[in-house]
Amino acid sequence: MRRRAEQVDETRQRITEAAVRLHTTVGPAHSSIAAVAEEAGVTRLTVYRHFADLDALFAACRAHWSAQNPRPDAGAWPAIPRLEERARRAFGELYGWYRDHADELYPINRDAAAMPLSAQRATETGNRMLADALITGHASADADTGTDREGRLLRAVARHLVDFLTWRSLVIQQGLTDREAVDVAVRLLTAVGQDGPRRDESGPGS
Amino acid sequence: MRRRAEQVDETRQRITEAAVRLHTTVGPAHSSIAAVAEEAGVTRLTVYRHFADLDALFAACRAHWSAQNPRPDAGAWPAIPRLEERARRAFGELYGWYRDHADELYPINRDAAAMPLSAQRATETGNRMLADALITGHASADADTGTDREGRLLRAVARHLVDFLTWRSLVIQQGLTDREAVDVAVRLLTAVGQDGPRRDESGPGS
DNA sequence: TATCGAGTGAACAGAGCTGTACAATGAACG
DNA sequence: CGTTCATTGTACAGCTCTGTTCACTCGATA
Repeated sequence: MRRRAEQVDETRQRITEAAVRLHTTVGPAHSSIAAVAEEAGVTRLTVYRHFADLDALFAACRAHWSAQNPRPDAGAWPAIPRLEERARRAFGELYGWYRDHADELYPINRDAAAMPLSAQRATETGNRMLADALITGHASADADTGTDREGRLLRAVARHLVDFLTWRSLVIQQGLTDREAVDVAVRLLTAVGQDGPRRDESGPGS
Repeated sequence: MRRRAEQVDETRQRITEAAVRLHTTVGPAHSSIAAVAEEAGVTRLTVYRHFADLDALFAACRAHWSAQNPRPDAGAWPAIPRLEERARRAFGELYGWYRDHADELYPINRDAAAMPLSAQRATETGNRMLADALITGHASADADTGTDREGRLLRAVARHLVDFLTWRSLVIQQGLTDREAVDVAVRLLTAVGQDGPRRDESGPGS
């Protein structure tokens, strides 16, 4: 029963890809089950069989797209000691990726509020990891406690700058070039983070 | 026919207020004509009679709310010469206003893409005026031409910082206090604008 | 008092979506 | 070859919303 299972997976795949296509064009808010089924060339019934609820479909959708369009890897960022250099590298990669996928990312982010909470959390978590990699060693790890005020500000700015909507605001709405957007992001981050590793904590260096 | 006209206006007012109530709670995207009519205690027909299309209703809605909740007046800002002081004053007022109306402003901004273009333009124009008042004298008036790169960056950052969603990102999502958000905004703006009026153009000082 | 008209209530046809049901098809499998 | 099962086509009942029509009420007005 090998070939049989393959065909089932193919159908599931077609549905998932149709969902991705809709989510990245008209947006999740207008991607009804009926629309996904039609886009996939499949009956609504088939969609119901493969995905219990919209939540499951959204999750599969997200996983599929993320696998095919991996975000820049932040793994190498913390190794760069100077915050400015690190920021230039990070924003260069991240903003470049945003630029490459601007059209697809916009509808998803626009309709974020209409998506299941799990999907929202996933994006949030991803952004926080990027921001953390960006400021590792420049802010205490427990910047939540409130003791390290400068660290809290730096982290907040990092998380804000790392967000897709911030990139979109700067580049699409305000009209900056890709290069200018990176320059601005670097300047803004270093303006809050000053330079060099902070001295008031034994930060977890790379 | 005075009293008669008054009653008509009252009905129109009730509908407008109902629309405001819905827009600032469930959001414009979920404010159907049927919902507005029910909220106003009026028949759908009556709504149709007073407002030709949704666009007209949205416009009246916006005008009504804006009149009752005026934004901070930016008129005094350009008179403050030092960019940092000016920014502190401006962001203090603007972010305070955002804080006071955060709950109402969020649904409107969240559903911005679902609103008629005219409404989107109105918000955009309002923000640009605030940003312009913020950087008057610190960037050439024609920062679009491309000659004044620093001016373009300053203007872009100003417009970005002035946006409600930027405030929301910093305060609601990143968890900064009101004071911290203002501090951050001031630092970010001055980081790009440097200090003092720019010297490479006969800027239109106050 | 008779007229005007804003607002009502009910109804219509149409659209799109949901979730479920049932019988039929057709290809893979043992 | 016969069974299994994913998928189909069709249908149902239900929901919300839209835009329009009609007769009607009732208060303000001349």
